[in-house]
Amino acid sequence: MTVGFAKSRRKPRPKKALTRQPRRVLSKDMIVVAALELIDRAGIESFSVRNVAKKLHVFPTAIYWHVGDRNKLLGDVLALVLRDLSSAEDAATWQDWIRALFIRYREIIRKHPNVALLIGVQLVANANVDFALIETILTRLEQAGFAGAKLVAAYNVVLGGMVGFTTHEFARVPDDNTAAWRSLVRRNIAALDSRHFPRIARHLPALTNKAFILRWQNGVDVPLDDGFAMFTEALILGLEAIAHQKVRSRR
Amino acid sequence: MTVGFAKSRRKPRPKKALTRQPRRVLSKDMIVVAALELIDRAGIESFSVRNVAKKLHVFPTAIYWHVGDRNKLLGDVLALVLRDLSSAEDAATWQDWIRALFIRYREIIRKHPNVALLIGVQLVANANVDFALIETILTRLEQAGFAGAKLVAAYNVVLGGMVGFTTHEFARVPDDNTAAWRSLVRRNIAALDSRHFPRIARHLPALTNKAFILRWQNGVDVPLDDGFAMFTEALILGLEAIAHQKVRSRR
DNA sequence: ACCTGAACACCGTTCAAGT
DNA sequence: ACCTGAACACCGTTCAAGT
Repeated sequence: MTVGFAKSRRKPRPKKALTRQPRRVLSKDMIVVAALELIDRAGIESFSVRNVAKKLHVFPTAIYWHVGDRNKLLGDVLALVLRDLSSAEDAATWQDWIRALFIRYREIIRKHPNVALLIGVQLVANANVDFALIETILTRLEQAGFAGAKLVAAYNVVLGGMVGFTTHEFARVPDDNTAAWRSLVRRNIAALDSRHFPRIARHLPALTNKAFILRWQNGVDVPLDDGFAMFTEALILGLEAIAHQKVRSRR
Repeated sequence: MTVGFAKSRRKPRPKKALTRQPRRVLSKDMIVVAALELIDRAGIESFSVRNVAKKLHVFPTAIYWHVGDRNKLLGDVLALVLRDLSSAEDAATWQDWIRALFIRYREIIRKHPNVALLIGVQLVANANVDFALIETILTRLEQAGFAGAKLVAAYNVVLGGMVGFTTHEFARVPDDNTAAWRSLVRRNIAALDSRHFPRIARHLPALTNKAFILRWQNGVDVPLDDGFAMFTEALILGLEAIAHQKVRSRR
């Protein structure tokens, strides 16, 4: 998957006879790719600078020459994962475009579920600024009828919505003592007093392991497709209604 | 023998002559409270079993007798913080109730912003099951007109929406080198090519530090009130529309 | 310029031992 | 029952040194 190793372009210097040349066993791209592979395979918990170094057969401290620190490395991993987010196919309506954006985001997280919580923490607060994406969102929202302060609010709604559902859908489940934990959740559910909670009791088969709080697996094993689809539609329909409110109130 | 431990408050038990009684300097509640205080004050990064132990003037390993492990302790902290979430004032309409729920959740996070990302990771996937809350959500959604599989989807929409926006609004900003990072974001924004990104350029004052991706402070310092309000309204209006769709399509 | 290597101040957790 | 205490296998990061 060629991540663009633009940095190690090595111009030959014919004039100068070198007895020794830099080892160059490492590059920032290699490190970031290795880190992502580690996270994808073993989860975010087992990510560490030292493990990345081990994976690259290098001393831990060598990492620090290429990336600032642990958090900056995670930021770079994030940027790599989200690289293709802004590559939007064009859509006829702003509604279609936003829906496609949400779906595209979710597909990315599906491929790299272990970075989901990273994104919750970093992307939306963060600095790997993809101006093209932001510009397009604003364009589509203007198209929808938003302007001024309402445009900024709508922008935050779109970004919050894009990451909001999916982040939690793919939130990690406790370590991997899944068996023990699964039986805990099940016991909790089994101990349910169906007189006090008749609706939960009635819908238990549909809820068990398929609804937030009542599940022991995350989106990797049990995708919440219906919930995601309704969430997306609800938000779009809601923005539509609010945009029209604005238009009306201006007349 | 009676070991003279200064700490052991010693209730006299007249009926039973004890030669020795348990020290009881610790309790699970004390540990959870101490952990929350630590997180509130110093952030989630500086939370550790060892620091909690230090705060309680106790050996790190003493913690393990009361709580299973680090993650279970964090789960308990979460349960403590969210204790009051289900204590809902009654509302006339299901729309009002959901709006109040979202607001109540956000107020809780406002008070304990450093646990926001914890919740993203744990609550929605997790086992501190508050059946009363779940039952009420289902009740209100039935009231809204949802039933069957659509009810489960709507439930997931509500829970995902409740945590989705706020989690990211209060997502932590990188460590606390805020000064350096702030200037980084600003430099990125300053380097913006306003011909390619005219809308960003035009709305820059309204966006800078007030919009996801383009901010260097989180909801603690810069609450996204307008975004949150619009997000909530959009989701409610959207659910309303979808519920009516269902009713219509059944006729 | 790029990496090795030692060192420091931390972690979570287990296990044995005390009382 | 509840805590001490030592021990183990980890961390992130700094700094000096090699080449």
